[in-house]
Amino acid sequence: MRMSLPYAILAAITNQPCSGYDLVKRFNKSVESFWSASHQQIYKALAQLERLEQVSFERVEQRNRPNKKIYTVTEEGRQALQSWIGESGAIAPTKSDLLIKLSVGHIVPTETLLQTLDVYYQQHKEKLKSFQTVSKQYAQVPQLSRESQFNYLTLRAGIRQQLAWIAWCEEAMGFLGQPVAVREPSSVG
Amino acid sequence: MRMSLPYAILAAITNQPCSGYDLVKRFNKSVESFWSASHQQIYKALAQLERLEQVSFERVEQRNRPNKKIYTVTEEGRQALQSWIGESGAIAPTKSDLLIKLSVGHIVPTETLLQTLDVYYQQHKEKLKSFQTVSKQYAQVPQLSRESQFNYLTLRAGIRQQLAWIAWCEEAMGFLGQPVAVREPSSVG
DNA sequence: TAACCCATGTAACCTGTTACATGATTAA
DNA sequence: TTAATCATGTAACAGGTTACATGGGTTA
Repeated sequence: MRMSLPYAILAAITNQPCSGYDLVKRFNKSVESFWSASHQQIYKALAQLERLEQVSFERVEQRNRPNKKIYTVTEEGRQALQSWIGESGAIAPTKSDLLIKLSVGHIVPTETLLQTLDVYYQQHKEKLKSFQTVSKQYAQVPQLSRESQFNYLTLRAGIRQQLAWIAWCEEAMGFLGQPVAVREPSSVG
Repeated sequence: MRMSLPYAILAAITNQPCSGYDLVKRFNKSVESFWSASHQQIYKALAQLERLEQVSFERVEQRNRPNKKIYTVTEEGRQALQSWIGESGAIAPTKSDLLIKLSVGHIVPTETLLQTLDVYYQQHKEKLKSFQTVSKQYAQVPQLSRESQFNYLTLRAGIRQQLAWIAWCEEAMGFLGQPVAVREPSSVG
């Protein structure tokens, strides 16, 4: 098991036991996650983790709703997660369709590029906003638990990433607006 | 065809016609690329692009070396690429195994986390260095062609991303070194 | 003489996406 | 009554990784 999804699930359930359905939401709709997966993938991975006895579940009966399975991490799962944290992998190679588009920006009208760029720009700004909203909630707590402090740290990473993208979009849009000779700005070069 | 790999190939070949073997190097070993793929994937995608008549190749005989196929983009391929650039997609959800690890940092010794973090930190610093090396070469040219200006822009994105990661790693290492109450720094919050 | 570079592929496998499937409750 | 939420899955397919395959030339 080399892939990250099972570990992402173990980590999520370690912080808060929940159902597969809840995991889908935490992975795809919430800000506090740095992995994503479809519900099909998640149910499949949960079934496999259960076969490996790294998670176990308790069936919870509900009124007016389908029953659900609440998963928790077993001792074996916890150990697997711990040893994975100790392993150090290679950083993921950057994969960005936006940058591919920009790399051949000269084959389309500037207006087209600006429009495409703006859509990405707006999305990054929104993502930043939601990161910052949660971040501020953390910052208001006078003494965070060690667990919360780690969650806060991952949020900080998300914020920095979005800020980097936003600043770059602005640089790119400025460049497209007034195409002059490119020079190395002292602050980032 | 929705995925980015074929477009990444079209873009690369648009900027510089080359063989599949060369593409592998440009995708995986060079700094000027924002996509990656194995040679198996690339040869497969090239064959498919050829079937779609978006690329064509010329067999080049070589002395003392295997022959090679030099691919170029057809008019049809160029049009496909152009219309793809005009499409605006959703930004990719952040997927980071390092952040998953940090999110459950409390279940391992701080020393383990620091070691893991440092490996990522060093890699980001090296990547930044190579980006900056190429970036400086661009900056020395007094009047870049429009094509080169776009390449330069993508490099700038790479630099900003790496700087963001590096700054965050330093923040995280500082936090792990001296675990105190977390507060919102004014510069990034 | 061993390892690496050039150059191109096939095959098996695993991961991830899209489509299909069910069925009750609740809000517009 | 239409759509959305809750809740869990199966199946087909596309994308990506790993292993296997070939073979000459160059460098240590």
